[in-house]
This record gives sequence, structure tokens and C-alpha cells, in this order.
Amino acid sequence: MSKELPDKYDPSAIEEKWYQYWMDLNLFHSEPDEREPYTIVIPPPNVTGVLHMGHMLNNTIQDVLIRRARMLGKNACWVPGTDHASIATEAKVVDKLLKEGIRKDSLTRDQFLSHAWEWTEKHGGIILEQLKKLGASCDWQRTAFTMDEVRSAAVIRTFVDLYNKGYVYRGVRMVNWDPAAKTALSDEEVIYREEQSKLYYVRYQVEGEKDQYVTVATTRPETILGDTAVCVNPGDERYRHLAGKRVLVPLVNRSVPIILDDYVEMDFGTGCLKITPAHDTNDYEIGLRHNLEVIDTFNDDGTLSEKAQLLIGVDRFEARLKIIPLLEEAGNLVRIEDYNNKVGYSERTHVPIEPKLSAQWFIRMGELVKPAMEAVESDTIRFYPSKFKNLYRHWLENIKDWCISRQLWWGHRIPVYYLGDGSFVVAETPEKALELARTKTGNPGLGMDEIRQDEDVLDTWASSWLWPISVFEKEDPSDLRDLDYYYPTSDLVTAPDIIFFWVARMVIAGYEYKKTFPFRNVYYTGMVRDKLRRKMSKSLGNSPDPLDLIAKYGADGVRVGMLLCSPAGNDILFDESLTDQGRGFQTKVWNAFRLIHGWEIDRILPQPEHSRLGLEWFRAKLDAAILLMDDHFDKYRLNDALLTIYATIRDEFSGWLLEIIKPAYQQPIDGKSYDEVIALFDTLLRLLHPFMPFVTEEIWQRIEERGAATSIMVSAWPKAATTNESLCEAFELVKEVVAGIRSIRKEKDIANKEPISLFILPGEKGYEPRFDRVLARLCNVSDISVCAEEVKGAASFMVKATAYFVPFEGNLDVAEETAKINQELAYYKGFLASVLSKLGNEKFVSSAPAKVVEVERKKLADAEEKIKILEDRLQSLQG
RNA sequence: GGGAGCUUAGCUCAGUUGGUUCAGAGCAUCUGCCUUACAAGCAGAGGGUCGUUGGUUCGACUCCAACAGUUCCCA
Repeated sequence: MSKELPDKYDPSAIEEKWYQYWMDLNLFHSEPDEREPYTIVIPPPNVTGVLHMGHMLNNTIQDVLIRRARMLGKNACWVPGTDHASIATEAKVVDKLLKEGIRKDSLTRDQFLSHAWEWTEKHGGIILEQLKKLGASCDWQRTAFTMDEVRSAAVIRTFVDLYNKGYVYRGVRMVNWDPAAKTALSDEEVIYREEQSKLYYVRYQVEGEKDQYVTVATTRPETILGDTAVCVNPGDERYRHLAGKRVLVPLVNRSVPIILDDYVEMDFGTGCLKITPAHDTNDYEIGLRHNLEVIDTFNDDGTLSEKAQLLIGVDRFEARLKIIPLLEEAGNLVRIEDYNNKVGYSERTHVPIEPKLSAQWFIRMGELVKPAMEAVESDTIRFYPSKFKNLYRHWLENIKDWCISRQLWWGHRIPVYYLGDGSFVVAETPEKALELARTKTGNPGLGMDEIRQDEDVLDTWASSWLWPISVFEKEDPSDLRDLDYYYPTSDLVTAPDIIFFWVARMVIAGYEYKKTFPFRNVYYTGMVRDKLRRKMSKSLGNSPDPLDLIAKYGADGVRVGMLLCSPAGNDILFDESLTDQGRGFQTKVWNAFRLIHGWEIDRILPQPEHSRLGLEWFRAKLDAAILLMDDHFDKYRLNDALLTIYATIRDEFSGWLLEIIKPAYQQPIDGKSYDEVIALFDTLLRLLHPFMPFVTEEIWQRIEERGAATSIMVSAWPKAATTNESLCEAFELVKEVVAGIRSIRKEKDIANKEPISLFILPGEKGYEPRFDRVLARLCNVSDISVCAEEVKGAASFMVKATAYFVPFEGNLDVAEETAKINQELAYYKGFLASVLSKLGNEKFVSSAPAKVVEVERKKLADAEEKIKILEDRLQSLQG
């Protein structure tokens, strides 16, 4: 054991050292063996992203789980990796190129992709490197990327398979169109926001009847140019006379029918609705029912197209402004009202979504979701907290087909190959596609240049949903060694906002491809917010840089800070005072070590009785703590598990045990106590290790000589012996007595150095002198004696039914003492009254369980005894 | 508009099948201490009608209903 020891614990150098040590020993790596596997796959962060507070929380939790599993002797494997994040990454690359003066549309697909790969290679590793600073014990040799070869092959293979099974189809649908990214989005990628806008009342002339008009209300007057009907509710008396007639669309004078449909709400606006099937989802549905013409008046970038006839090339929002004076001029504008409505925005590009008809690829979800629903309903997969089951069920019950094509280049290109005649084949490679195409056309001479691959890529989640499977696949897909061993994984740690995007879809894919669940437990973390409950975001500037935090407080401090305030599923209100508390605890552990480390050991010295007793108690206390921690872990209550070991170390170990066994100044400690306290400290460090891996390793390596290539991270998780509850309870009473004596010393101004005498007047159950030596040691009591009556003129206090007396110089303030006793007396009398009323209640005694009644009887007896003693004392004071 | 959750101390939250002196923890606040590991510390103290109102029960923070406030999801 090295003797030189810094006063202050400096995390940065120490954390660096041990992380390297663990890497050098390859302790994070896992290979299949005969042990039980314990597996976590990381929720892959965006490949070009940087670490934020959400990652810190999420990965701290995963690391705690994986480190404990490893110590429990399981074959722990935490697979790291990144996600290609199709739309977000493409947007970043487009931006970057634009800054260099390169427009995306001036590049070929291949040129663009080489820029994107370059970007990915430059930024791709950053976030994973940052995780190392946090202490993440990922199996780095297994690092995967959703677009690497193995993962890509899995995605394409799955698409082809689902197509062949009939789940994939191509359809013209109203999709959420992002005019900035020029791609379709899934429903989940659209965020609705309430907005202040206008409701425009516009009148349409009834065809052939001058001065006859119907007025519609719309928030989007620029879509008038695409109107193909006006619709009223069939039950609406006001418009009954118009049935069968036609109206003229303003400005373009197109004649369109007035149709009747229940969809129209009579009391909204004018009760008369314009129908634009190409640009509104509901209108599209109505159009289908009434066989309406569909006129798409927008280009892909959100400008008006030639079909609009007017304002061609003008952006949709500018067009909204420009069309108003035109309508006014034409005499069609009736009035404008303020109106609040909800507008969908693209999650990625933040522009308003344009509903748009287009040909896209879909996955039919109806059949696929059934096992996924059942798995969570039956708790085969358990959610922590379970309230998220509701959300999950609700989504699956209302699931729609999944639009999986995206009009982007960065991602997995859809393996569909079109023939000249518009028909297509679906295959994993161009070669296989050509083969299929030749068979299909009966033309063996068909050339590669005669088939053309779909331009679109797949939704990113179409790779993420395979993640728990694909990370264990090999280049040879028939090599199932890893997959069979590690799958299904154990725990997934993620945020509830991707319960549909990701969790549900992984479950679906798991059942479809592995016939079983992808993970046993899902731990949902909360959102990290600032203390004002605002989301942490770059634009608000309210998010600290995680690496700065680690530099300031140490990774251990930050981990503890994050976990202290994060019960599963609750938002965490982050504040630096929490990491400060984490650092404080780190220092506390270090100082406990410094104290022990500084002791001289005398192996001849016999063990003092108080030390023997203290150690005996602490072992019992520690066993109870281990059982409690294991229970918390089993229930995924990580913050409770942390608080348990936190309190055990800070209060019980440092505050009580070390104070008991601490030798007098410059005196040596006996060998037996020393050995025992080191063993206990070792156990505490192991219990703390998953939370604070670095400081525990540093101290663990110092408290005893360790062999080469050993580490606390592969030491055994402590097992509890049977608990000795009565011992723990007895000691709690000792603590109360100590507190009583300390209060008296303070009140009566008796210095700690001055020894005192203690007289004990036992209650009916007598007095147990078991811990007298501890009491004497902690309170500097020179003699303890049991007495048969009140000690006059002494300061006193009570613990349970036992009274304690400390004689002191000076006079006892009788009035003050009397008041104190009276106060206590009043409390117990009130308590007695409530117990008596319960026991006096016939119904209570007859219908409550015997055990409960018994407890009440005991309370009654205890209260009566206590009252009697207090009254005696009162009398003795007065007398 | 439909659905779900939440409401306990100044703040953030526990409260595990309704029953011990069960109204708790951490932080914050206040008071006192530089007591030879630790002032990044120690010893104490105050603070809540458990959102409101009803109901079930011998007994409700706990179960039920309505209402209020709040958050989220979906349309």
C-alpha cells in the first residue's frame, strides 16, 4: 500500500488512468461463454451529434446496470454504436456544402454521398469518445453503425423479406411533406403547434345565378386555386336549396360541384367547406368518397405550380398574402377573423408540413403489431414505470401503415428496381434484381442499364428497429453464434418520447424476426430540464456542456448528481448543485479512506470492546443495506439504490462506525479492528462501484495490495447474510441516547473533553447494557450506573421508557424542565385518547384483524407506561 | 375534441397490495460548532388539514366519484 496520499481527491487524472487501465485489460469486452448473458444495446445517438445532458443521464443509467450485472457474475455486454439519422445528417451536410458554395442539386448522388461519408467519418466518433469520459463500460470492439455493411445488409434483407411476405407495398397516399427537406415524413415526425392565424371568409358564386353566393371559411386561401368542390352537411337547412348546383372557384372560375357530406360541422365557420383534395388529408378522403378531381397546385419545394394558374412559382406563404388583395379585387373576400389553429411542423427542418399526395412505400402494420401488443400487455416485456404501457397500447391500437420511403440520399437506398414499363422487382442486390427482371420479362438479354433503382432511401427507424438484432449479426448472416447468445437483450434504457418511433417497432421486429421480445425490461428516463422546468436546448443556452461538468466535478460526481434526482420516468430538473453534491460525496469517501489510511496498526493490541460491538452492529447494518439495494435494483429504482449506499457510507459508516473505532489521537489501532474495517470498506466500495466507478477503483486498489490485472469492476457484488434486525434496532436506541447526551452537553455547556456520569432509570422492560462501552466511547462517559429512582438535580432525557440522567455543575432550571415534560405529557395523553377511542369502538375490535387490534393494545400499554413515568418525573421535580 | 398521467414540506420526489409514534427523504432555510479524516464538514431545529368536495370502510395519503389545476400523447 502506498503511503503518500494527497489531501484532496483530484478526479481528472485518476479517471483517465483507470479508464485506460480497464481498456488495457479489455474488461469491457464480452464473448459468448457458459455464463448467463446480460445485454444492453445502446440507443444509438445521432452519428454527427454531440453529447448532451440527456445522453449523460441515459448512459449513466446503462453503465450502472451493466457494471452491477458484471459484478453479479453475468457475462455483461453493452453494445455501443451510432445512428446515421438520415434527415438530420443530410440537412447538416447540405448546410455545410452550401457554406462552401456547393448546392446539393449540383451534385450527383454519389458525389453527395462521398461528402456525407466524409462528414460522418470526421464527426462520427466524437460522441462515443465523450461517453468514455463518463466512464461508460461499453464493449467498444462491438461498436456498430446503422449504415455499416452488416447493419445495411440486415435492413435491405428485411425490406425484401417483408415485401415478399406482402407487408411492403407502394401506394399513393396523402403524406406529410416537408418542403424544405423535400421528403415525406412519418406521422411521428410531425409536431403540432398552436398558432395565431386568420380565418378568411371567401364567397363563391353559384354558377348561373348572378348575386347568389356561398361563403366558406378557410385558413389557407392560397389553396383555393386547387379547389374541386364545396361541401355542406346534408342536414343543414341553410344550404339545402343548393344541392346539385355548382359554384365557381374564385379567380380561376373553375366550375365545381356542391356536395353533401357528414364530415362538415354545421356550426364551424359558415357550415360550408371548400374541398381541396390535393392539399388536405380530410379533403382527400372526401374527394375519394365523391370522386372529385385532384389538382395539385404545389411544387415539391412549396411554391405554386403551373396547375395553380396564378402566382406560379410564388412560395405558399407569400401566396397566402398575395391572394388576399386579388380576392378582394374580384369581390370574393367577405371578411377576415383572428383564429387559433394547430399547424404541423417538421421535427427536423421546422417548416410547416404540407399534406401532399405522393407515391411512397409503406409497411402494412395491422398483423405485425399483434405479438408486440401482447408482449407488453402480459408484462413479458416490463416497462418501468409501468404507466407507459397505456401510451404504448394506445399507439398500437391506432396504428396506421408506416410510410418508410424518404426522398433523401443519405440512408439505405430502397432495393426496388424499375423496369422500362414501370413494373418493378425487389431484390437485395442489383445482380439479383437483374436476374429477377430477366425472369419476369422473359428476356434473358435484359441489361443492367435497363433497370433503374428507386431513388429514395428508407426511414432511419427502418434500421433502428432491427438494432437489438443487427448488432449481433456477422458478415456471414448465417453465423448466429452471438445473436443466439445475446438476444434477447436484458434491459433497454431510453426516453418515452421515442416509445412509438423506436421501442414499439423494435418489439415488432423482434417478434417477426426472432420470434421473441428484443429486451426484457424497458427503463424510461425522464427529460432533463433546467430548474425552471424548461427543456435543455442549444437555442435557450440553458444546457451545460457535459464535458465541462465532468472536468469540474469529476465523472463520478456528475453521475451521482444525475442519479440523485432521477426516479424512473420522472423529468429531472438539473441543477449544478446536484453535481456539487456528487462531488461532495466523492470527497467524503476519499476522506474516510484518508482517515483509515493514516492509522498505525498495532497487531499486539487487543480489540477494545466498543470496537468489537461497533463492528458487529455495522455488519448487520450493512447486510440490511445490501438487501435493500438489491430490492431497489430489482425494481429499477436506481436513485433509491444510490441513496441507500450514499446514506450507509456517509451516516452509518463515516458518522458512526469510524467514530466508534477511531483510536485516540496518535494512538495505534488494533489489528483485528483494522482488518475488519478494511473488509467492510471493501464491501462498501463494491456496492458503490456501479455509481462511482473511478473513485471506488482508486481506493479499492489502495486499501489492500491487489494482484496485477485485478479490478473492482470484476470483483463480486456483495451478498448479504441474514439480517439481524434486533441488533440494528438496539443500536438505533443507542444513537438516540448519544443524541440525548450531546444535547445535554450543549445545553448545559459541558465540554466534550470533560467526562460525565450517566445514571439510567429503566422502564418496565429493564435496561439492556449491551452497548454501554460504545456509549461510553462516543460520549466520554466515565461511569454508567443503573438506578432505582429519579436523580435529583440532574439533566435528563428519555428514550422509549428509559430515563437517562446526567448530573452537572449548576442548578437545574425546574420551570423549563417542567414545561418540557408537560409538553411531552400532553402529546402522549392525546395519543392515548386516540388509541382508547379506537379500542372502545366495538366495530373496530370485532372487524379489524386480530394483529391490528393487538398492536393497538400494545400502543395503549406503551402510552400508559410512558405517561406514568412522565408523571413520576414531574412529581419528583416538584418535590 | 378524444385519451392518459400528475397534484404530499419553500423545491424535487418516496410512500410497495387501506392498519404500528406513518405523514417521510434529499436539497433549501434557521441555530450552534474550524470537536486533529472531512467547513466540499459536523451537531441540532423549524416547516405539510397529503389539490377540493363527497362516498365506501371500524379505519383513507392509499380505494371510488365529481370538480379544480397541471403535464403529456393523439386528432
